[in-house]
Amino acid sequence: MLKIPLKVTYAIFATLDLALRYGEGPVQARTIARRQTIPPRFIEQVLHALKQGGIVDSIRGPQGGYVLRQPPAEVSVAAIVETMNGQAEPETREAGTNGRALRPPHREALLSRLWDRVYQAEREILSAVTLQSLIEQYTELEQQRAPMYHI
Amino acid sequence: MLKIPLKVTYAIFATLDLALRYGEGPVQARTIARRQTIPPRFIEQVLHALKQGGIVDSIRGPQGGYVLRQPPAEVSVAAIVETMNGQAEPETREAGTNGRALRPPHREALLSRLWDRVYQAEREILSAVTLQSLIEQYTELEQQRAPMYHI
DNA sequence: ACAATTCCTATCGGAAATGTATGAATTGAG
DNA sequence: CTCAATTCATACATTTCCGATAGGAATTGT
Repeated sequence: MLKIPLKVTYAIFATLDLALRYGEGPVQARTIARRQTIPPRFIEQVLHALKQGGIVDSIRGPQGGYVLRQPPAEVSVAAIVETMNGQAEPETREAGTNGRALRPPHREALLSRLWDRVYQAEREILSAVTLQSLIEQYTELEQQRAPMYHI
Repeated sequence: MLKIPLKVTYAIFATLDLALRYGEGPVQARTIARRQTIPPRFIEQVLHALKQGGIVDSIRGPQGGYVLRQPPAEVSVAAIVETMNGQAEPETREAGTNGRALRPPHREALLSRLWDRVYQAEREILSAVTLQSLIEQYTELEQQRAPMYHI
């Protein structure tokens, strides 16, 4: 049920990479690809989608690259996820209809409502998480395992 | 992000069909297929999966068919969804790793935690919805549009 | 002018989802 | 005890999606 396309994971890692260097000028796609171990030709598409979605800005030409459009604290994971999914609306398929009970229009509405509620809950969670907070969590994790030298 | 395989939709419609006739003896796969407009050969597989998952019971031979194993109020959508997805564990893919920031173990942990929270929220919602409550919602919807005759 | 970079679109391959086919196993009914 | 209705099991075909690659066009700093 819960699908996490690699594309989305890549997008988050890529924007995290940019977040760590926010304010230091553009970062090239190739550089991010190397650091985050993402196929270089593939990340271009991801970054392009992120640009269409207004998450990043791009600078062309030599010394060009990508930058976050807003400070890391302003970029929610929800925005990233939505951008990456919204690329191509796959039009929710309808299961056929007829028979004497559970007829067409309402039968589908029943489930649509339910999925909407789930989707809504997902959004609420992801909206509260920003690149900034992810970075903070990350450094916390790092510190938890780092010490223990002086034993 | 939110993936709703047709299989799952079919499973819910099929069990709803059984729920509407709970206590009236077995219903044949073919009958459900006709009423719910699901490919007959395909619904067999869905019902079989539902049986493996303990959602329905099957009776073989003439006058055989399928019945809900528990009353509709006891069957949650979460149980159905989980049964239909649990068929084949798709093994969570790992995005590659390295680079000087955001290193392997923690980088992935960061997202795992997040997806887990979303997944948890999804489960809570779907656990609270039963076939019984879906049927009630359905009849409500029907009544809302039914009247208006005597204008 | 040149080279570095993003931009765009097409295509490929494999995996998953959807659907079909076929026959075996089970069992109630005449 | 045979027969027909039905589920069971598995294999196969088809389509759709996703990850990834490829080639070249457009842009721009030096």
